[in-house]
Amino acid sequence: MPDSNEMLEELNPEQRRAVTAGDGPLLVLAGAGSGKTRVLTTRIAHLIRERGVPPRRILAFTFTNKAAREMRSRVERLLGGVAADCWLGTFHATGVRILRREAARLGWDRDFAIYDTDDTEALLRELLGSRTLPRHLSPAEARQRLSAWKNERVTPERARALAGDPIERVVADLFADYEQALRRNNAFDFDDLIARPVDLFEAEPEALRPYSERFLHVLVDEFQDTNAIQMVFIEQLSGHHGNLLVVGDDDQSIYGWRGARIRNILEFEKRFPATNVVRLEENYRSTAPILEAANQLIAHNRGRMGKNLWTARQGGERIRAAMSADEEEEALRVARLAQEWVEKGGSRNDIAVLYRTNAQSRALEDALRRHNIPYQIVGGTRFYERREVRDVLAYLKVVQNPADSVALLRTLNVPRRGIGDTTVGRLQAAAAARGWSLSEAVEHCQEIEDMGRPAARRLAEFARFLAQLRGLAAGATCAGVVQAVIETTDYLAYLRQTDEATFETRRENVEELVSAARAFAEESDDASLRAFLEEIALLTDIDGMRQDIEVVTLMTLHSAKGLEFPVIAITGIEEGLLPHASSLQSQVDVEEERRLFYVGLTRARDHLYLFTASNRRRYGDYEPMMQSRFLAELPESCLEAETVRAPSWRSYAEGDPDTYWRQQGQGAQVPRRGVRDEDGTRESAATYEDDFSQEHVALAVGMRVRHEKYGVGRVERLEGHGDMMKVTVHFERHDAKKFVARYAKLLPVR
DNA sequence: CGCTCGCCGTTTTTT
DNA sequence: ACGGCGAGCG
Repeated sequence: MPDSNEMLEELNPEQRRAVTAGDGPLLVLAGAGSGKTRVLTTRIAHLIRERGVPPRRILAFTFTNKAAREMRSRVERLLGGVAADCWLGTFHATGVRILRREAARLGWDRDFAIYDTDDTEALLRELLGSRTLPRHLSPAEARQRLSAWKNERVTPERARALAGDPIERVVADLFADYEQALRRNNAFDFDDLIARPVDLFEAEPEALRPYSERFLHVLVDEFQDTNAIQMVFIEQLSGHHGNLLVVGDDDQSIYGWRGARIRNILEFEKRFPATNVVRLEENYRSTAPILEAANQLIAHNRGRMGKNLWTARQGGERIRAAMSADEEEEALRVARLAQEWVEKGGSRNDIAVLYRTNAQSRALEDALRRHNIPYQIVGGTRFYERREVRDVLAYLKVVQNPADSVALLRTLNVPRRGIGDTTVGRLQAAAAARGWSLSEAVEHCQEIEDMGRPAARRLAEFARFLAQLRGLAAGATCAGVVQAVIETTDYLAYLRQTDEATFETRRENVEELVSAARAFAEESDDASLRAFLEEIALLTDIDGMRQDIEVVTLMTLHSAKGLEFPVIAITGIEEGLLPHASSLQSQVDVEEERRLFYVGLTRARDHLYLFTASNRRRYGDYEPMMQSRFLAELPESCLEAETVRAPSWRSYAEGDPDTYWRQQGQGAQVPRRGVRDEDGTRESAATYEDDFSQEHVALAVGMRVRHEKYGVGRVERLEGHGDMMKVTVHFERHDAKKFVARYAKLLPVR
């Protein structure tokens, strides 16, 4: 363990100033790679050791559990075991911790459930089912709207007044019902985990006092991503002693779509006039070219606090940029680069491949798999979102919290036990009419008049089954209950019977759930089912990331925030993807996309690779893509373009899209030739071209052609030239279809 | 009640 | 390309 002086000597003067600052509000503007985690952990250690603050009187917020764990272990390295007493966790985990203590005060039972996005949407589906809607309203849309309101502290009454269009009015009407339903189900949604404590603290100041008096110091990481309600939460908890340290970087604010308010950081000094400000601008992570590129890029944003990162590091190679014809070739290049890195003695752990949307991972996965390069995906379809896993979890939830109608509905007929929609409808109607919960309706099924004999018998059997399961669960650990559910429902037999083809994978997932429960029961000091369910509910994507295995990591740019790798590859740097199409309507949103790219660039320590493709599959069809405007914003001196001359970006920057397009088309053809594997077999991109290229098939209007899937048809229309040529074919057995000619796999028919 | 087929929306990011 | 879901049939 280092002594205090050693601890401080390792810091630069600005970092030291932040660590040793006195009481009161403190704003640390910490650029990427400037050592903010070190500042936070050393500050906590300093408070405890030098200032005599008891660990239990320190509260620190992070955005992910992973960040919390890392912070805890680093404080422990500085101080030893006392760090365990700090309150250190995500906003949501801290909210839960408070809710467990205060649930009764709010009218919830201590065994409350936490609803994730899927649960919430299932509940909304239940509620929407009984309403007539003006137009199509999806549960997802309703959830987003409600979530936005809750995060802005808008009440159901206020929502009614605010609602503009008819859809919004329907959702506003639904709001109060939804809140009641959560209460009936003894559940909180994600937003509630913060909103309910905040509301409670506001309504009953004496409920807040034990907390605000307890926490002598409150610290917040990633402050630029806090939203309105989190800001209130922070103010409530730090209000009594006023010792609030926030660390953030306005240039890395990427959660505006989730209600994050960048003005929390921009206006912090206005809100707390006595604020001490520390700026950390020395970067300890990246090479000079990477940093220079990042600086130039972000300079295009307005409304920044402004800072210039610098590094003492000398040298460093240029950023490499490569353009591919399509996403397959792009993925192939990524696989190659990983392979070469490993051949040169590098570790796969050094490499992260980043993208804007989860859907982009597919082509990358295929290429990595073909090259036998092990990889892990952070996020995407998460383990706990898989159908088979959720089925088992639903049983666990019902056992834990009988009031949970969402979980109960899921279990009623899985595995099939002859309880169909009609029966469920009658149950719901009876529950509504008599003020029962759904599980009470199941238990009283004999008393429901219009319930048929066979249905009532099956329901009674199901109720007995649940009771038996609860009895079994009473003395067991979470692992025991998981095991019991799988065995007593004969769930694996059900899986095999529903879909033979996917059975193996699904069985493995179920078994992984068993292992997860076992591991939790062994490692956690509370092995209860409740603790396990809570852990799962609060897990984040990034928490599942492993560093103990030798793999390349694939993830979204959002997930990459806060991480660093020696080698970073960013793929799909194209208009419509980055910046994403949904952001193009507003300047503000494009700036957030630029920050997202900035976050990506600044993850790299030594090597940075940028990839674009001129065609990309979207919704199954190839679409031509343009290089991102952001590429043109990087200084040429930092770049080395492999397949395309930098001037094509320049021409785009100068607003000459036609030139740009022509160059793109040409650039894209060059690298496709001679793309081969080590053993000489051709990669799919090349094979594809040789077998199906339209270069040798001179398409003409009126020509008869055959398509692999759609059969025979007639060419109706040709648009564009070369790579970009599109062909419309009217098929005999289908409607007209439009293809990028190059990829259409059309063969002439005589 | 359960199964199959075809249509529809989906891909923005996540606690 | 793919999964979810409603309609229609056995």
